[in-house]
Amino acid sequence: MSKSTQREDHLKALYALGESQPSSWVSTTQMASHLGVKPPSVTAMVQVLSELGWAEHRPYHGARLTPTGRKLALSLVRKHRLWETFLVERLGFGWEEVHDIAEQLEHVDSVALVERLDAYLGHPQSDPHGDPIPKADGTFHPEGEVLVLAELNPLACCEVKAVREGSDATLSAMSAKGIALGSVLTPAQIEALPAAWLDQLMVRKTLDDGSTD
Amino acid sequence: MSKSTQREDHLKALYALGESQPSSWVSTTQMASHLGVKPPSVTAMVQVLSELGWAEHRPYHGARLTPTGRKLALSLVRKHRLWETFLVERLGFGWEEVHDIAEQLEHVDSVALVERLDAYLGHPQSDPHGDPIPKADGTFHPEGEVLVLAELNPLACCEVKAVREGSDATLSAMSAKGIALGSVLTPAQIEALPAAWLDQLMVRKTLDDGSTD
DNA sequence: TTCCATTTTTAGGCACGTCTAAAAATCTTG
DNA sequence: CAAGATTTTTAGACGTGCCTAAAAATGGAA
Repeated sequence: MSKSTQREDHLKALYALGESQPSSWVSTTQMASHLGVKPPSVTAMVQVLSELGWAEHRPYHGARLTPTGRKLALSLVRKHRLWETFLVERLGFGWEEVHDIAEQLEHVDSVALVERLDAYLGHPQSDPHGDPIPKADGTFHPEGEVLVLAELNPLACCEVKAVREGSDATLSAMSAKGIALGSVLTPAQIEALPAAWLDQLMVRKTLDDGSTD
Repeated sequence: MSKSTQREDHLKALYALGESQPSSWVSTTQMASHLGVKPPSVTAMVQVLSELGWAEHRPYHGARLTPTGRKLALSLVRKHRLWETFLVERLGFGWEEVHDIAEQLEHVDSVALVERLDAYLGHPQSDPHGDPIPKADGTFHPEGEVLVLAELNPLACCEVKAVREGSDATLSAMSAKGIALGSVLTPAQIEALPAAWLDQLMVRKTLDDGSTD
């Protein structure tokens, strides 16, 4: 019951930041820098989301999604990732070029469109960045544990499953160093990576890496 | 140099109304009813378009596109019709369902996207309604004369090439009476049609209709 | 525990695009 | 050709979403 791109963007920011920090409450300043606006603008918008029942706002503490808001955010993520998949797999875009376009396409309002697109693409389970695509009901396909590379505590061989939102420059740089979806990294390779990337690369431990564990 | 959906919508209205009435000047009232807003809003917007160099405004007489504005309008028409083609041919939508969705998709801003979509669809020359798709440079593929059925002066056999914007109800009604793209109509059939349709059906005279002319 | 630095919200303003009501220009008709 | 009817524009206002500057709340350090 809304057509506002801005509201949707704030909702998505709240989801993105809320998931990565399970501290639950997201500060308006964080959202502001994520969205490229100033904190007072976020405060105002968070109050709107709160009135819509999509978010909870504890003044001076932060905001978080309600279950309704979370479902809406997931449907935006779903649309975003389906469009990215279409752009890369069908139109032949490079995976580092599609973010901005998908950002616009995800705001197109038509349930039928999303569902037909999903079917057309063969109900993909993850987008070209490797990020999982939520199902229409807001749940994810079960999949092996995927974690941030920075949290891979005993370094181990792992496979790149996704890259979390980074600048086009970063994506290109990774591409240039041969890092792409499916790349397998060894502990030695991981130590050689720029530190910033450790927070962006999502990986899954490789089981068949020669060791018995 | 703009991202405003509203400006684009007014530009398209000006194009649509200006082409069908070659009287050239389009009244703000006409545009208002076409766009579903009130005349004063159109006046304000036309003044903006005028400042941008996209339209000319003769107060109390009407507005018309400048060459620059026409090119922009044609690129919107191009995007709209390419998306409609995609929706029908690839996603399997019915041709009467796609207008509203294409209306949203056409505002996505990415030259690369349009050109890749065009290539993906095989550089189609007309959309599922039969309307011609402008080329990237704003010109049309040369094609036999297509005119409004109402202007087919000596009634003759003709082929339905397009349906100009009508309500979904109208499109469905036509569909129900067996009128679709490529249908060939005889003079007798034409006389039996609801008068309103005569302004909506775009046809081309059929050459091989059994007569020697 | 009180005071200062930092974060967050409130206050007030601006740009865009819409509206209604009133004024101005054009058209129509007697 | 002049007066009323109609169309169009101007005037003034509202909602959305953004901003800057100032006030309020929080949290850390002496």
